[in-house]
Amino acid sequence: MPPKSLPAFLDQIGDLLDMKGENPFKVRAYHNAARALSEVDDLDEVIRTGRLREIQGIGDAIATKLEEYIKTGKMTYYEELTKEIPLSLLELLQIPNLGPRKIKVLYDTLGITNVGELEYAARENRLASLFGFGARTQEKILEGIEFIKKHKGEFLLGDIYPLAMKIKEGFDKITNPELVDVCGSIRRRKEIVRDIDILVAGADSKKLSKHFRSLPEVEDVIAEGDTKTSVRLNLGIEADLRVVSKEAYPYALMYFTGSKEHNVKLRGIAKKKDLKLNEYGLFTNGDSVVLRTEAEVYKHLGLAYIPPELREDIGEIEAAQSGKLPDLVRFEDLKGTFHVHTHLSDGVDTLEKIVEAAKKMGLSYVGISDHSKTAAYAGGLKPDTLRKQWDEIDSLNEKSRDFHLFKGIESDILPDGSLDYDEKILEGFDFVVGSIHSSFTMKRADMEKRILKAMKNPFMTILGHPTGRLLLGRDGYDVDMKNIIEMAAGHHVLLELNASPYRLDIDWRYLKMAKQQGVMIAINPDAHSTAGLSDLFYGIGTARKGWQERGDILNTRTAKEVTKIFERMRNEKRG
DNA sequence: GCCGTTTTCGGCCCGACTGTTTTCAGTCG
Repeated sequence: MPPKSLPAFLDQIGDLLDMKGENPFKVRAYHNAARALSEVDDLDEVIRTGRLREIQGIGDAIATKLEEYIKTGKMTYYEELTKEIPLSLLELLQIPNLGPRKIKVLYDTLGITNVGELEYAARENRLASLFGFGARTQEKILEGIEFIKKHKGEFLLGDIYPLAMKIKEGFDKITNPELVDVCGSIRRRKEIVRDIDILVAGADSKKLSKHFRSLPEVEDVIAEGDTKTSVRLNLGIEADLRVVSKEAYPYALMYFTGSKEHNVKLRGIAKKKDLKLNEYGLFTNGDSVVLRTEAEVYKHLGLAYIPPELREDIGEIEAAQSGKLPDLVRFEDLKGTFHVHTHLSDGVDTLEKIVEAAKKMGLSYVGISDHSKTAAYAGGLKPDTLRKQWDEIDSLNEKSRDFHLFKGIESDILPDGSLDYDEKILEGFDFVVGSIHSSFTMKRADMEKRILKAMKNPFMTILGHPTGRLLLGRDGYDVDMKNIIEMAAGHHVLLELNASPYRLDIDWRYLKMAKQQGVMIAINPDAHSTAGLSDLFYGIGTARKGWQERGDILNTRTAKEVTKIFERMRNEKRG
């Protein structure tokens, strides 16, 4: 069975071709085509109107195959390919240090088609004698299998970021902090990361790598050279240290921040200008061009500075060429936030504590939203308790001029799409976050109907965690985000960017689409304690990754402006 | 397999490190 989405389908074909030993440029062509497809906003429309070939990266050959698949549900090429190369080989690509060439050898000589067979063969010592293999390779494959079994090689940004910063701070103490950075997917604020990349500029690479090797978190040293050291940390994640000269630092910073695809395109641009770009510099006929910052390097290539979060090669380079890069929202732009739980439902802190913590973060308002009555498992609020909370909020608001509490609720969206209180109570809220907490397994059409009905409710303000996913834990419920965004646009509902690093939901890949549709985003911590408020940091990272500007975000507005927006929304919905 | 303001053919990003090799292929980012 081919995978659900067309881009994933093409990626899979690329991987299969790679393992078959095909021309690497052909392999890349499939991966490029997959990326190109995933960047198309309205793929259905492009397919319907037969304009696949107009997409840069899709030519006749791939377009014809896709059209066959769209029309018939089958792709002859894919079926033939999977007869030659079993699909189960794809899972072997997840194992560190095992790539397509070696997998092909394993398949051709030992008939190995999956991780189980590979582990067995390695334990039986049957890999060491294969061509290009040896005892150490066999050992590394076994370690790699252990590793993916334990972690699948993936970690939450929220789990890894603090550790990465701690490592950076350790280097700050022994060298110039300006020349130490955490790069890679962490700097790009990907929600899931696979390793930690640390870049340091310094002359004494021996001393720097020794410091790195000796960190208390290091369990194993995996590789060690003059400029690069790789270790495994106790959380199970791999960390790489690269040491470069001060002169090379900006180039290395760009290089190790990636993404790979972004870098590839940059080098292509350099090459067209008769320049060579690598992690050590920018060269013209072997002479290096002396530049001091990333921004200068971009400028020299004819580009505006591209913030790290955008470097995924999804249009940012073209935007930088034409001066159309967004002015990304910053943490300092946040004036308040919504979706905060108190001790009355499943949170731990009181209103006073929350106000105090929010003020410390520089916020001037918070929207309180405990769980609604159906959420008994989370201490959902009965109307009586609600009224007491409202009184308390009123009196706190009277006392404080420089801080405002908004009255809200995280209302369950019940299976039939209704909200969890009657109109009399709903009227009393400043805002309502509608969330799905039950009946996750509804069919797509039913789930979308359920959400649509909730959105039509005149009191619903924000759709909470739009897919309900838990990163590395649970897939979201079955909805087409494109439809959800259109529904939100049509019914004057905001979408939440749930800032919890376990969720980061709505996904940044859809934020651009929301922006185009004019759907405003609320960056909410879904905090259950005052400490949870700091998750806004991850929310901002994700918002930036999704090209969001200050004007796209509800909580960059002042409390007064927010009040007006809520009033206007209610009127629009009723009108 | 894709692409073209040098090109419809001949390119397609580049370097570090490891392990298996006797000079380099594979993997990774």
